Amino acid sequence: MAANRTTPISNGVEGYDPSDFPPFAVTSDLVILTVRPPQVQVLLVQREQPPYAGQWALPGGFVGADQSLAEAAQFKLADKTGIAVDAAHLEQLASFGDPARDPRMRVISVAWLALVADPQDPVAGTESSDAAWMDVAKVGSLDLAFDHGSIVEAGLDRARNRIEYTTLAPTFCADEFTMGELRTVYETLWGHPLDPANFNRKVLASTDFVEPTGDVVAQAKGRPAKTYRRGPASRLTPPLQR
Amino acid sequence: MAANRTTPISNGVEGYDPSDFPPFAVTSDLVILTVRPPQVQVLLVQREQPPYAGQWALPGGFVGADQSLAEAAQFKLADKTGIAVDAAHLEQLASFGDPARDPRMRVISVAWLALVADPQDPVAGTESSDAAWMDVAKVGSLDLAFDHGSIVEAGLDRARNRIEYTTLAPTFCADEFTMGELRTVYETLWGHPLDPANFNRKVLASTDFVEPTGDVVAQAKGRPAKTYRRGPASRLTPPLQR
DNA sequence: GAAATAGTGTCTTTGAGACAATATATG
DNA sequence: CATATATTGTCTCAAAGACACTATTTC
Repeated sequence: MAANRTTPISNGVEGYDPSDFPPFAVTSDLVILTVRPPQVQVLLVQREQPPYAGQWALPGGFVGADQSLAEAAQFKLADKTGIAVDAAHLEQLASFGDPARDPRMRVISVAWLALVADPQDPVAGTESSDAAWMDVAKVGSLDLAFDHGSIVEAGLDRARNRIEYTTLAPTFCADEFTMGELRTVYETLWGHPLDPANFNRKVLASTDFVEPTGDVVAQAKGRPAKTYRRGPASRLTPPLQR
Repeated sequence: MAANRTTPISNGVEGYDPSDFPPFAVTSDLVILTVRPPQVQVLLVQREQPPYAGQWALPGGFVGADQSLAEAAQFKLADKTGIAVDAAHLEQLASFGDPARDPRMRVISVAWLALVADPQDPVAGTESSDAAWMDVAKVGSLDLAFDHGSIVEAGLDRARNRIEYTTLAPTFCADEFTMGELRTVYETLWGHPLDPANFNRKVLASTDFVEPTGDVVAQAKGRPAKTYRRGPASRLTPPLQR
């Protein structure tokens, strides 16, 4: 809800004055994930200003006065990756608002999760080249700014769950992909191998998950693979299992 | 993230001045659900002040300057229901921040989902008796203040999903409950009957979901039922299915 | 005893997983 | 041909769902 009370939660007086409530800054921050087998990677930026100058942080920034939360996230995603917004998946993750999380002032971070296909270019379309893709496995030892370490954890958890019962996994692939590529997305995110035979059958049994293109593409070794496009379904029925 | 940039997202200058970012108000608003077969109910309050004076809204209020988001939600939950915080389940739902959602100023609502056991008392422990439990089925026609209608929808969706693969359903029950009562929670939330026989077996097969008390309790009609307490598990393995 | 609710047994179908077998490429 | 990857086939096991059946109460 919005201000359904015009006074701080800690007292019961009904006022109607802007000075009644404490001012907050609001940022939109992104956990942008991609799958580069055998690593899952997250896009990080290096801070130039204090606090946490020189440390790595999530891309993000203050939400504009007339900007919706989603718009702010979309803007930052396009700015940092150069990827068209409709080619990526973007969903709200959670909000983080510990009073001590930013030493300067009270800041609420609305975190978003973005899933993008492996960008061939290291950091494409970014004018500021302070950004880099990092293995999520190394993020723990990187000591990110603010509480960004735990936000990355939350995003990774969410992504691992989402691909289980939604059709989001192809978001990590090119427009056309092979079963092997799709399987590798799952294996990389879940961290363990899947049986190719069973995976194949389960994906094809899930209605409208993928559609055959009719084409095949050569492999480095072995039999050429059929290619697929993502289908119209948004939920996996039945779901895949880790 | 917090302010990893000290300027609005719409320009690239690196400043460090509070006037650089627009001021927001932040509220914590609650979707408090309970199950009163055959209805799912949500706790609403009637607004006394404009905007939306006289309309129903979610309980909530501004987050205090030194209050964490969770604290603000816990405070409001205790204030409105009188239920001990550890007897209820409280989780963050999502944040809503459309620029036009509050006519007075820019307000970000951090919404929370609370699940509580059927409070025998209509609205217990509330000093302000402007609160009431409403059937969620009627919420659509109630035209809630702000965007609270869609927040209730989101909360209901989340609750329906959560009980599928977590052990939260007993949160809607008393400390000790029968299989019939637990099943009714699922049936009420999911809106369709479940086979008592299969439900029984599946619940007992889910490790540490429930523990038998050894007692039985008389029914209005029919054979007395064994009672159970919630077990230590937090996830259902395997999950129940709608 | 009739009716209602609780709880058990059993059968069928479906999906998961293991793994053998086949297909088609490269070196 | 050896090897690697893709793809299909088959078998076993476990869980889901339908439903008959038994147990124990109230009226």
